This record gives sequence, C-alpha cells and structure tokens, in this order.
Amino acid sequence: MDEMSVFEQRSKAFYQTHLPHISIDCVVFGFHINTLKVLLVKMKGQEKWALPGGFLNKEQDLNEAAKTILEERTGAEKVFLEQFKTFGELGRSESDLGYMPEDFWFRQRFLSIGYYALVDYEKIMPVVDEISIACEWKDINDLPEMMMDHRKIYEEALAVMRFQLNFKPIGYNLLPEEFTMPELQKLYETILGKTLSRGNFQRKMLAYDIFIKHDKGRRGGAHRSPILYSFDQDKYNHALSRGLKEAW
Amino acid sequence: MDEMSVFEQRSKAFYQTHLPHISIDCVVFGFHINTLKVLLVKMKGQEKWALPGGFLNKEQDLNEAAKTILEERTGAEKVFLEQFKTFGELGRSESDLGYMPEDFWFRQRFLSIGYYALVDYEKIMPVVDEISIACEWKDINDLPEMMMDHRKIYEEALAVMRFQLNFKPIGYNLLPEEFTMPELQKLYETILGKTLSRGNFQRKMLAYDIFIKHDKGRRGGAHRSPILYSFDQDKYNHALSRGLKEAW
DNA sequence: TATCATTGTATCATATTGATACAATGATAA
DNA sequence: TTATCATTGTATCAATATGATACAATGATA
Repeated sequence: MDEMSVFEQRSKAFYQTHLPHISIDCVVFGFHINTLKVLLVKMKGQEKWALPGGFLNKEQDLNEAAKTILEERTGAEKVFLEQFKTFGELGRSESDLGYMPEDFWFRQRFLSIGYYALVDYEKIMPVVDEISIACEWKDINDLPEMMMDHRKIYEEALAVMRFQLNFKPIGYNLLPEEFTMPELQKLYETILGKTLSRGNFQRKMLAYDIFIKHDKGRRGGAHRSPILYSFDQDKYNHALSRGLKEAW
Repeated sequence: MDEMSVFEQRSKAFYQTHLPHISIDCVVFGFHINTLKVLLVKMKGQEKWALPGGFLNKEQDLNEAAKTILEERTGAEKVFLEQFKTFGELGRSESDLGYMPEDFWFRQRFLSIGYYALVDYEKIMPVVDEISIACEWKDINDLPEMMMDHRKIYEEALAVMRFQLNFKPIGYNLLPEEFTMPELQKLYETILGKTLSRGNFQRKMLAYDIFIKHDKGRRGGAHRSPILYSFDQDKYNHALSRGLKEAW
C-alpha cells in the first residue's frame, strides 16, 4: 500500500470511530545514566519529525487514550504519565500538512491535548507503526526539526516536568531496583540540565524519608563504594500523592 | 421562543460555526472583602447549576474563546484567566443531558477545557443569555447542586488556584487602587480558606518588593491607621512572569 | 603499602519561616 | 483632656532549611 492510500483508508474509517478535531500528543522523556532523550516519530510523507500522538476513540477515556498511545509506541506500562496542557492556537495544525488532501480530517483544525511521560529509554524499543517510517530516541541537546508546533509543545513539557521535580520525588522506573545517591543525583542533574551540590543533594533526598537503605554498597571503581538504596513503595507513593508542598 | 426551540435553532447553526465535541468551562472566582464566590449559571430546562461555558468557534483561538466566554458573562476584561486542565472522562457529558433530543450536539460526547479566572464580584454584573435563565454569584461555602462533573471541575480549579498563589503575587484587579496590608491579607486568607500570621504575612509580601508605599494611611476605626500601598505595575508584572520559583 | 578518586557526613554561615512580643496610632468615651 | 482599647507596624528569638566547604572513609590500582 502506498503512503497516501494508508492515510486515505484511515481517514475513511476515522469518523466512524474517533472524535474529530481532537488529538493527543505525548512528550515521552527517556532517561538513562546521564542522557535525556525524547521519543520522536517521522510520519509517512513527512520530512520533519513529530511527537508521538493519536486520536481519541469515541468510547475511550481521555487518560486511557494517552496511555494506549504511549504503550503502543513504547510497550511501557505503569509509567508516570500526566496531562499538562491543551494547545488550541489558530493555525497550529495547518502548517506542514499542506501535502495532504484538503478534505482529510488531518487537514482540519484540531486541538492537541499534551501529555508527558518519563521512562528509561534503555528498556524501550520504539515501535514504527503503519503510518510512520521511523520512531527514535533523540537527544534533547540535538533535536531535529519538528513539524507544526511540536517543538513548542516539547519545550513546555520540559518546563513543566522540571518544575514538578521540585514537588514530587521521581526516579521510580528510571533507575535499577537498587541504586546509589550519586546515581539518583545524576538523574536529577540530567533532567534539570545543571549540576547540583553533592552533599546538599543527599541531605535533601534523605530527608524525604522515602528510601530503604541496604547493607551492601555497589562495588567497582577505585574509591569508596556508595550505599545502595531502593524506594520504599508506601512512603514513595504517599509522598507522590501528598505532592505539592504548601508554602502558606 | 420556547426553551427547546432555542436549543434547536442553536443546534442547527452549531455545526456550521463551531468545533463539535469540545467545550470550554470557566471557573470564575469572585472575591470581595472577605468572601469568595463562584459564578454559576442555570440553563433553560435544567434544575442544576453549571459553570459558565461555551464552544469553540472554528476560526477562533482557544484562549480567545475562553476570554470571550468570560467577557460575555461578566463584561470583565483584562483579568487573570488561565487554562488549568482538560476533562475527558467517558460518560461525563451524558448525565444531566438526557432530557435533550438524542441527536443534539449537546448529547454527544465532548471534552471540556477548563479555565479559571479571578475577579472582584462587586464590579461584575452577571449576564443571563438566551440559553440560560439565571447567572449568579454563589458563595463557595454554600454551593448548589451542579450538573455533570462541574463540581469536580470547580474543585480542581480551586486547588490549582490556591497552589499558584504560592508562586505568583495576586490581588491586582481584586483590590482598590490603594489598599492596606490587612486588606491584602484578608484576600489571601479568603482565597486560601485559612488564617495567616499577621506579622509574617507582611514580612513576606513586602519582601516581594512589588509595592509602592504611600504617605497617608487609611483612616477610620479606633486604632492605628494602616499604611496604603498600591502595586508597582512593572515590578508586579515582572514577578508574575518570573513566577515559579525554582527550588533546586 | 601508598595513592587517588569518589563517597559519606559533619560543620559553619546564611536565609527563611513560625511564634511571640511590644510599641505606635487613632477613634471613642469618661 | 486624658484614659482606654482595638488594631497595626515592627522587632526579636527560636526553629528550620539552604548553600558552601571541609574532611574522613573506602576500595581499586599501582
């Protein structure tokens, strides 16, 4: 099947099953060791890259739809996934889609509901589906050109994620079962894009009281072996839901 | 024109001009002196109250549409208005609308994009339009039954607003041109729903350095007259955009 | 056994917050 | 005129949090 006919076939079926004028875009952040990446796809017939996305099924919960899109592209389940903003500027969906037939639902105006997720990209094998020709992790310091306003969506997601880092402990699913404080610090530094003071980082994290301290450390390297920790699920979840610390 | 025919007429015209499956709901908080209220409307043929809302014009920017809805109901311009979440649960739009003809666009599934605004309700005269029979300020401590999931939308807006209070100075448009620290504190206490320490409040607010201090105080009452302040526009706006203080 | 990189942890200065106290002010009434 | 009183402005101290720095502990390597 050639490129256009895939679109056409999907377009015909689209109105039967989906809500028009609404799309979901997922900014999937991939972390590992000391690198932060984003999952991008290249659609058939497109030069520029795009955020993985999809449309909302008529009989589908919004959050469920986002979860499904993420799972289909990554296979990842039970990851942190959160809605952060809906984009509805005029004209945002028209650029870059001019090559498609005018009456395609793709060409019509639509809003995009933005979600962001956080995964370990070493555990993920990106999936190329039938309307895309590529699905890859891209380093956030070397991003290719992106279609429509996807670059802006990505940047807002990054800002929101960095902000939320201040209120919710993260790291679960992004680190091995057992990890060290230097490893956790690297994670924070990578996501925040800046270095942090070592001693103060440990003090602050340990004050959260969400870790289980293990007896043996991680061996290897000509230096003192760091202590291994793992997340205390109960305390971790409690801290997550408590979340936002109040200032007043 | 009877109730149903108004709906029918609007329904016919609807698809010509608007995006289906998408609505905008505005949680308009009204503050004055020491009371916090919410603007609610009662639609024709409905017993329960609803958040003021509307639909997105095909050729209309999302934020512009929210602004228009707010202005039509309140006449208020240049107020704080911010998108906070999109609601897309399955079934949320079906309850409470069963009395309408099944093929109405009202009856179809739709998402709601939630905005919240903050105004002085003494300056606002709520507007009853042709599809509603009432539009009133309701005290947040004595809310009537609301349709669909509007109660939940309101509660999430309240939580978001209270949270944002910690990062952005507010009060502009909610207080007279010149105001005192006790008045500003009352505003915070009313919105947060709790009392704050007097001395510490002053210290913290003044540390923001966004006020102009005036020479004369406000007279009246058998006690020391409080100092009058007004917002320093430049510094205030700068603080607003700087906004979110980073913790790391 | 010495060396070295890295880690754990202590410490000090500074900043922020919570709690409390007290003087200043201005209307009211004796 | 003066005493009273409610409220406001502001200082202060303790508790807590943060930033910066130092130093001892550890474990591989030479």
